[in-house]
Amino acid sequence: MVVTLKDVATRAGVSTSAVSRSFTDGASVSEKMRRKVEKAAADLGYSPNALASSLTTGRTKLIGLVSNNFHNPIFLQVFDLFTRKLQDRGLRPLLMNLSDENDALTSVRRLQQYSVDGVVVASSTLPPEFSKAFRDAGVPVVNSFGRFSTSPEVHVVGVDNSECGRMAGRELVRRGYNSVGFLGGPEHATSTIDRFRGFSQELAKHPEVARRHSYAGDYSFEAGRTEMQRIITSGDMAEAYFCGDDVLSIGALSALADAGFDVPKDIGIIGFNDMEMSGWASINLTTIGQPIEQIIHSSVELIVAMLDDPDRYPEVRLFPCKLVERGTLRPVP
Amino acid sequence: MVVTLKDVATRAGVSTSAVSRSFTDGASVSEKMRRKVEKAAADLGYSPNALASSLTTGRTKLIGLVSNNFHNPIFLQVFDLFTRKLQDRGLRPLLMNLSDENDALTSVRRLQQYSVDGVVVASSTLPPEFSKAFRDAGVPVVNSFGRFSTSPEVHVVGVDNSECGRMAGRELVRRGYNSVGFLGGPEHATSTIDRFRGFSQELAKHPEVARRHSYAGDYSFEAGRTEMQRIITSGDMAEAYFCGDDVLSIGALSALADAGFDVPKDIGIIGFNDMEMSGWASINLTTIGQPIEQIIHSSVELIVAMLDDPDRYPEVRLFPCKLVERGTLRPVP
DNA sequence: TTTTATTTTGCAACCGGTTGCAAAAAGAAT
DNA sequence: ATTCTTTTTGCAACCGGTTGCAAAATAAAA
Repeated sequence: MVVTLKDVATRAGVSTSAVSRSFTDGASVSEKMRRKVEKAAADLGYSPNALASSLTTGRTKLIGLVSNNFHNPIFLQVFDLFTRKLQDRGLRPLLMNLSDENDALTSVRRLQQYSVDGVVVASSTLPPEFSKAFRDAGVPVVNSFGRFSTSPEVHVVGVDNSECGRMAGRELVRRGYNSVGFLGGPEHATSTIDRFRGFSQELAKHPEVARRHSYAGDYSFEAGRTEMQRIITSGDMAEAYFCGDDVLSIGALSALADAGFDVPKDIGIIGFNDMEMSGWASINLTTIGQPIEQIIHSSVELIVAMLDDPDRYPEVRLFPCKLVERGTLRPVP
Repeated sequence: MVVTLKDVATRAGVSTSAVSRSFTDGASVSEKMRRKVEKAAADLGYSPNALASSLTTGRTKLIGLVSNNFHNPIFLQVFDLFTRKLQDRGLRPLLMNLSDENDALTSVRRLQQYSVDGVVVASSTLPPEFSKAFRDAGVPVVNSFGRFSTSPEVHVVGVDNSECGRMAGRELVRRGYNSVGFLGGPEHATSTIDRFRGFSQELAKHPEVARRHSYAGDYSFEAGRTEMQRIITSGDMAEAYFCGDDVLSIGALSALADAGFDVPKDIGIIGFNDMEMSGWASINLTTIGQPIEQIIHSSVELIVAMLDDPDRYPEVRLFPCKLVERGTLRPVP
């Protein structure tokens, strides 16, 4: 049977409060008492029931980790980092997969049933309304990899996707391409929209450079490959493409290779995310990386801070993305 | 403030038991009462506290999902499937990352504090002792992707890794290779050991075929690439290699390409896992796939069954792996 | 209508802890 | 030794629900 506080109290011959206090640091207990209780607890193999205590303390140390990116390899790293950093602070992630869920309210309900202390929404494709639904329910929330706004309603930690778009545009111009294309991910994802906006803004400064854009249905190898095949077939190709995600880039590279194009001699490709395999020798993709570890570290810090101050004024934390030069763009002329 | 059962009871002018029963199906409540309560609950926006009820029912509907495979892309799919299938059954996964944890006991404690109803250990590299620790603690556990044994002490769902090794060996022989190699993952992982054993057994039937083996430090692109580079440099190459994981295979392919080898003309490669990118046109790896979806489906079914019958007799559920023929082995002579 | 069987409801104890408060114990000051 | 502080301890109520049991209400049978 499972050992309870009461069992320990009986065994140690003390009150239940004494046992409870012995397990709460900062509580008023004498050394002697604590030792006695710890002895009894050890004998019995007692460990306190976090859920029962949450009833009175109002803290479960449970953090909802909600995402819908279960296909982009980069998110394996995201989950790895989140789980570790939460664990390090004594918090436990309660995972919620929104891949086939579209109703924010039921998600909120589900997590509220478990009285999570806070929620991290880790997604670049979920609409901002999702995070807001948690906030409206009074649950501390931070939106990692989300869209930032100058008048944020919820905490956002991530990168400035427009700036990333500008960076990509700037780099393609610098390399002297005369026509460039944007090969985006899901057309209505805020990340796609923002990256495209920045990219366009930058190119607007260089009217001599021709530009075009199109979208892949989702962030996947197949989608990137299919869309690039379509572009090739259409005959209307740019000299270089900025792809909305590395996995799209890799798909595009595959289509190009099949069609006999040499990258970077014939066509240039720049990706986004700097996922692990982009660095693999056989891929060697030039891309724009976001500082995932910092973003996650900061997100966890923020959610932890919110546990103590749930009404903390909404804040946006942006990290710079950086260009990772590899081999899929031609050299600067 | 958060709405409680009591608030609903007051509002509806009934007892708390009535409210509780209205939210429990199968409980004795009249239609009229249920409607009245539901009305009040809806007005107040009440949703029951799963943790509080767990105190009396002894059920949290929390399932610990423990793993240490946060680097193999295949596990993103594993997490995706687990979370969805658990959610479908009204269960919530509590994630536990064992990457930098080696003590089984503390892991058990951690999850016990949250009174998880059961635990799924999803790993091909964690030692079987881990799962046993949960069982010893009286927590229902199933070990997915684990090592099976003919006298299992815990439930195991996965594939017969020896058989997979045999299958690889058989295929290489069938293709007429005269010398073959095993390029394994972590030397002490049970999955590596078993695959190698099967591979060797099969080749023992064909003494005319020369064989050798070596190990990559871990399941990663870099490790596979490095090991294949070492093999190339050593000059002692086999005609074909069975790699312990696709990610190793892809690393090996990269090393071979760099060294100017043509696959499959000069060298054959067969992988293991059939991860998504193995099917990508630019990789096109012949490999052995395990039926991940079935394994996970079955694991979830099993853990659910154990909730009702915790002492269910330990069972091993093995699924056949199957050869996925693509382009990295030469044709059958 | 009365009696009996069945269903519905509320009371109160309980799940495993925490915590305010006052009593008891220990320590310091006189 | 006595009084005053400070620390330690236990009592009992409470957190948000569930549930066995008996009373109340309803339905069925006589």
